[in-house]
Amino acid sequence: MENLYTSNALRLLQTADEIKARLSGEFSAVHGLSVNEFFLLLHLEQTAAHRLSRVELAKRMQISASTVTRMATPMEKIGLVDRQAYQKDARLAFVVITDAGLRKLEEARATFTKQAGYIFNNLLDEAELNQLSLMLGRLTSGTVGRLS
Amino acid sequence: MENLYTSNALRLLQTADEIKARLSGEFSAVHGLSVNEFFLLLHLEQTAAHRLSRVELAKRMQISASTVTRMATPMEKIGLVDRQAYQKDARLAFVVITDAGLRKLEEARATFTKQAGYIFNNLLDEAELNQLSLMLGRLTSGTVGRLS
DNA sequence: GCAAAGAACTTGCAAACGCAAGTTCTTTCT
DNA sequence: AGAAAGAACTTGCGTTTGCAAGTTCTTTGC
Repeated sequence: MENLYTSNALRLLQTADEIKARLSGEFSAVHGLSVNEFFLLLHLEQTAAHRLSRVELAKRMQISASTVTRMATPMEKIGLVDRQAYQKDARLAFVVITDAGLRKLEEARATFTKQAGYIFNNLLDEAELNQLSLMLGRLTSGTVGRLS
Repeated sequence: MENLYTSNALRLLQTADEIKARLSGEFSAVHGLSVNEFFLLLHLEQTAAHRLSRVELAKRMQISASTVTRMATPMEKIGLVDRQAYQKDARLAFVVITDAGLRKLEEARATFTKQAGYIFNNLLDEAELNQLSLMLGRLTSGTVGRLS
């Protein structure tokens, strides 16, 4: 049982690394976007108001708040996100996804889906994919910004 | 089907990020080791001769060769690995895991296993863990340095 | 209601990393 | 055999990231 825990954790991390390596080349070449920038947009899009505070975004992305600050600035400059103040609490600075950001996200998501297809294709059938999704969903059940 | 690909890839990446975040705190605190250094030792240990060239290590770890160089140097200084020349091809510089490295690896592996236990415990039963291992193994079937 | 504690954000600094160029050695081609 | 091509490694440089300290604002406790 212990061995099963270990080997699953190892394989999960290794698989993720391979997927990420695959994506990062394709993403920067095709969309001029890093994988992390893609995820930032994704997290924003999946909220009702299309916005998140920087600390909330940091928590969901498992990165530091300062990294969010430093990622958001250039993305504002090219119009993918906006900075939005919050009247109820002047400390908060929301990151809002713009329409241009949403369009870019759709383009990037297509690439993501295509690459994901290459990875899973011929290796897992539909029943297995459903099972995998179920199990991974359970592993992230306590997560705030669970992506689907 | 496309959606299944996407959601599985997303969840896999997200789960891996959470595991990695969990590990990196524990690892550096308990063993003075980064997650990547742990993986470097692990890859070396899993070879017959307990050694790999820097480019081979880079490929298996999905990092650049220069990063391997820069990781290996401090690890040599503290005696976890050694540098070994190769008579048959003077360009190669093997990274060899030392006995101290193996001992450190065992300590770190115990921590890894413990943390992996926290993650999977009560979320997946043994049959599911076997199934997950099988599927992840298939996803990394083309990988050279597959970890188990 | 005011002082202390705490939260959100930014910035300085250092560590980790990749890319591209440079060096040394090997293989290939003629 | 000798030159050109290529492989393995290192190093310079820029980018990305986290931590800790600093600033501004809000909440808590007396």
